[in-house]
Amino acid sequence: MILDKLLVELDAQLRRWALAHGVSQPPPVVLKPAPPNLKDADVSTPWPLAVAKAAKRSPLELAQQAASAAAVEGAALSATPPGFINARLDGAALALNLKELLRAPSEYGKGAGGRDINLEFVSANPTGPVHVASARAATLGDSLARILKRRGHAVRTEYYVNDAGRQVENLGLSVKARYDQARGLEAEIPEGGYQGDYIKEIAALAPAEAADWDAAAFGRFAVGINLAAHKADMENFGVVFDRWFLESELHEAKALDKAVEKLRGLGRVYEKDGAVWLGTGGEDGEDDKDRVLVRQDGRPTYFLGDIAYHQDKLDRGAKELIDIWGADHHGYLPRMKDAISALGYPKGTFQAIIHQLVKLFRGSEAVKMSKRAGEFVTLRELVDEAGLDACRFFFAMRTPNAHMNFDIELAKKQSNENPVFYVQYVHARVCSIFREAAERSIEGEASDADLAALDHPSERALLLKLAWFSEALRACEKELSPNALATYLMELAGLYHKFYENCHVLDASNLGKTKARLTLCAGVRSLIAEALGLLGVSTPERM
RNA sequence: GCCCCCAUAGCUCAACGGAUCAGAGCACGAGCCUUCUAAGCUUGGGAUCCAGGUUCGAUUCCUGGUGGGGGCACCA
Repeated sequence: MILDKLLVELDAQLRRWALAHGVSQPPPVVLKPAPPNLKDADVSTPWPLAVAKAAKRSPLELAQQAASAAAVEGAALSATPPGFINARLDGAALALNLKELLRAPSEYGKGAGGRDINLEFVSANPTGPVHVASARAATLGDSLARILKRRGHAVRTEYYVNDAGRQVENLGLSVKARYDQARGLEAEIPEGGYQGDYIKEIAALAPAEAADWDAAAFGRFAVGINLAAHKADMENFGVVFDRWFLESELHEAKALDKAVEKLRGLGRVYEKDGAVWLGTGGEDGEDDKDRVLVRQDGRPTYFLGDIAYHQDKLDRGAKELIDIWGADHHGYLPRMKDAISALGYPKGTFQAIIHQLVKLFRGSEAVKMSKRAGEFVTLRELVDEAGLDACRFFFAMRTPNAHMNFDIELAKKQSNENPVFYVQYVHARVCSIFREAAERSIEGEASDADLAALDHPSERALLLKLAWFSEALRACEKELSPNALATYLMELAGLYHKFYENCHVLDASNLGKTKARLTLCAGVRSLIAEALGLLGVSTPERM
């Protein structure tokens, strides 16, 4: 892309210039969008300010000299006080960029890639419906995966299903109790069991032969039903997983034993009080204490299962593992990092995106939620009521680190006020213009349009914004969050709406300008569709 | 007690250490539909928790407060 090339070239030139002129080891030349109020600057760097002191030079003088010495194709350089170097793209370069976008929208902004990532997220326990709290992780993971793929990386998405262990035992006991109650037997939900009405619903689905089932059989049955529901919920939310990985697969493959043996072979494991421990804490470890892998009674901990699972992901070829967790699991991060190191993998092989929890409200009242007590709002409920697009965009807009207050009532009735409609409306408006153009038999987006006609400030701002797309994607990769893309879309949409007010597109008396504007509209439409697609949001042609 | 995250406008959120308006959306006030969709545009009032420090420059980094959320298992 034109802007990518420009940034690289400008950076290289300034560095060369600095070295040639005895400016001490320059820091990286950081280029970013210039404030919109500056007439002659699209991109700028404060680099002279940073090096002026060491060079014992005036920053402004430095900026002026460097700016006049460098020359970049397609842009004009300038210097402004107190010492910025700016570049302004010329119209031809911006026009070229638009043509590049229109030539292959699905390739536009594509990066070179090179990473090989396994991205795991949601991984809710199959002991009940998917909770609305998972909406955030689902959005983050799915959108991020799409963006990383667009950046050229290999990404596999996974959902880990804990279909073994204590929780499932409790689930089985709970369902069996409800089943027995339904046929008139004395039965109690056990301590730590699940109380929700959905347990009764599952019990009611049990086949005739269930009368002879033990709790484990009910557990398997219930997991099957819940898992199918999770899959349907994720699909309903537009979230795609390449693999649903069952914990039971690990047990069948003796993967936990193998993981312990591997760690033992590496000298990372010891026995104490009849349990097997992983030496995670101390020295270069991140954790503050050692952790149990196998309990006194011989049963493995959840931690060991997780280690085996992550080992499995690596064995299947992933070079990087990224998990998305809620903040309530952040304390688990150090031991997991240590475990990956203990297995012999370099630092950075494993990382987790920790997103803060979503606090739910109904109006001003906080919603208490507990799967066990059966009080919760499901993801399905939210999506059905607030709408898929509104939900996806809303969650994508937030950085993972930000705490969120989420008013369910507001989300439901506010759907028309959700920013996503502001963006989608651009797409609908463009489509409408093209419908009208066809009606009036005006030829649209001709490849031979003379884009020099796009000289209005609103048009230029729009062209420039289109050029920043790959930078938005780059920011998403760097932050491991789709929120920069959502912000970018809001800004792009704002510029389009202004353009729409300022520049009437269809003008029979000026076909040259009409063609050029239609071409610009086509570019905006393509990019909105591509970008919203990355966020899992639809692009309606009418609203 | 220790650890992690957060604190920006009435509300929900932006702003890789940069610029002379700290941006949006919602809400509130005033305008704009005989021309391609008013889910839009124009316009007004409104904000960086407190105290220090580093820096040419701090909403951003550091230290200490204050206030909120989360976590500190041979649970998952």
